[in-house]
Amino acid sequence: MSSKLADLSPLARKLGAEAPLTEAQVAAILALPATVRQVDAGQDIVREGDMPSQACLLLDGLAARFKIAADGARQIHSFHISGDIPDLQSLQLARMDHSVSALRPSTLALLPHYGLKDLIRAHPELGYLLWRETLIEGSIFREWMSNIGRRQALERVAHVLCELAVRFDVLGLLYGGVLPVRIPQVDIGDAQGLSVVHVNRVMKQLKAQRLVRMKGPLIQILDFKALADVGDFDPAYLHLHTLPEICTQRAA
Amino acid sequence: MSSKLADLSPLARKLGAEAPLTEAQVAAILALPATVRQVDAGQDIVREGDMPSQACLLLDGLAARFKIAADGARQIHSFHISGDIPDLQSLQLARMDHSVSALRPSTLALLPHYGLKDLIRAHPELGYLLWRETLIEGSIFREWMSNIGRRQALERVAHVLCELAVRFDVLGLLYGGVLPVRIPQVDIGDAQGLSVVHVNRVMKQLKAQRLVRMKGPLIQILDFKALADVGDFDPAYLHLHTLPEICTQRAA
DNA sequence: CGCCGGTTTGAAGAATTTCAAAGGGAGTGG
DNA sequence: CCACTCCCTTTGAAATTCTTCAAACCGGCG
Repeated sequence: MSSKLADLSPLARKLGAEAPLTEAQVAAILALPATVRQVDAGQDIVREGDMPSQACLLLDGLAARFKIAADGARQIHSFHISGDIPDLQSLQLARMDHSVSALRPSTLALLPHYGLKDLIRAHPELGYLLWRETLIEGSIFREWMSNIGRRQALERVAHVLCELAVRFDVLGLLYGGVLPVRIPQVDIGDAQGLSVVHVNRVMKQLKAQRLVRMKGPLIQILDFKALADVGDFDPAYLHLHTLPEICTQRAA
Repeated sequence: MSSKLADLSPLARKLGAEAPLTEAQVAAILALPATVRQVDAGQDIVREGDMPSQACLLLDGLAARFKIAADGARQIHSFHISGDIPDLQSLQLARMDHSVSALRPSTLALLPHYGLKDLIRAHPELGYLLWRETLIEGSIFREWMSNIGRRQALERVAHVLCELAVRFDVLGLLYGGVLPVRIPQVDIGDAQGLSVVHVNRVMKQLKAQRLVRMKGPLIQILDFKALADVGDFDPAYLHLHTLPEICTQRAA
């Protein structure tokens, strides 16, 4: 399923977060050639080894980048939500060194490379901003490395929940601390180098400590500050211009 | 100790690895304003929280990016050798989200941001190439995440040794499989989320299997292919244009 | 109603850490 | 040139965290 009517405003919003874009810049972004596509949960978007001629902007849903190790274990490198371009690097690195797939049903805008290249040529400043986004991703990778390599399971899970909460809050999608998309515990495990079983036990602890609870299939963060404390979470690595509400408020 | 006579050719070499640079581009790189500085082993180069006005190009030695977790544990995010600019991101992200320090005595060229910015403005193509380098770094971060999160200690250590061997070989600094710089086991551990003790036990195994041995204080790789096999190492993530010798030859 | 994906639980086992201490070896200073 | 010292490496034993295996449970949906 695909169409030509893609609303690329999530991208414009993201690039304009640091400093307002000019009207011409916004117009140029919104006019990018794009194709909308729906994908199911579990469906691959790009695979390791592919040489894509387009990048995918996530409009809605949840996607992840990941790699499968020799023994079949999956390592998720990052979660992606509205406004993210998980495979933007394909613009420069021809061959994909990892895969991207949808963790939940998602909506994508496929952006042909030529359109992005033209955009950058015409508006070098936007090229800078795209570069900047990839640098922030790099910062998140590093933080995850610290998480996985040097923190205990409880801290890791708390940390990643904090990150997701902040990122959703930036988009204005966090109401009452509820992460607005279902995130299976296997995926949290694959992201933090843990088994599902252990993620589950850790979630149990976080629930017992009244830091989080389930709201149907969704996770609700009850006490962000305490959770951030447990998870050694400091949002500096997200390089946000202004911190969202949840970072500044007290327990719910 | 510092001077104005910096030989920036390692940077030109690196940026020209994918496709030859024009003479003008090379000249512009070599003419960048720069200050040379020597640092001792263990000395910090940039600290988390700093807002640098220059980036550091490593000319010689060994440096690492890292972060200290709440309990004091250090996670090394990457190793850096000649030609690398570990804090290039500071050009875009004002506040350092991690630290950089020298693991061994090293020589740096400090490159003021304004010089780099002028360079990019004058030669947008070089800006692209710098962006590309940061993307490759990101790829390495992801691979390390997979390593730390989903591989066992033996595999992790084998993997990181392979990576170092390849990267040194690309620079023409690998003779007979000997990594040309001393790398303390603590640092390998901090890089791969392991204790020194365990790194040591794992090295013992690798030595017993005749995959590596010590050449004085230096590590010598005896059988790259077998080591790569143990470490589930595939150099694709380094995005090299041409693979160095060690990737293609058989056991030493 | 019964299936299905995902969650939860228990028990046993494995990998790795921690603690504590001894053992090199490479470079320095006498 | 030798001895000393400072790092760094190496080793053993006990403790922990997390994984694996196996099975039960749960809630929503066709």
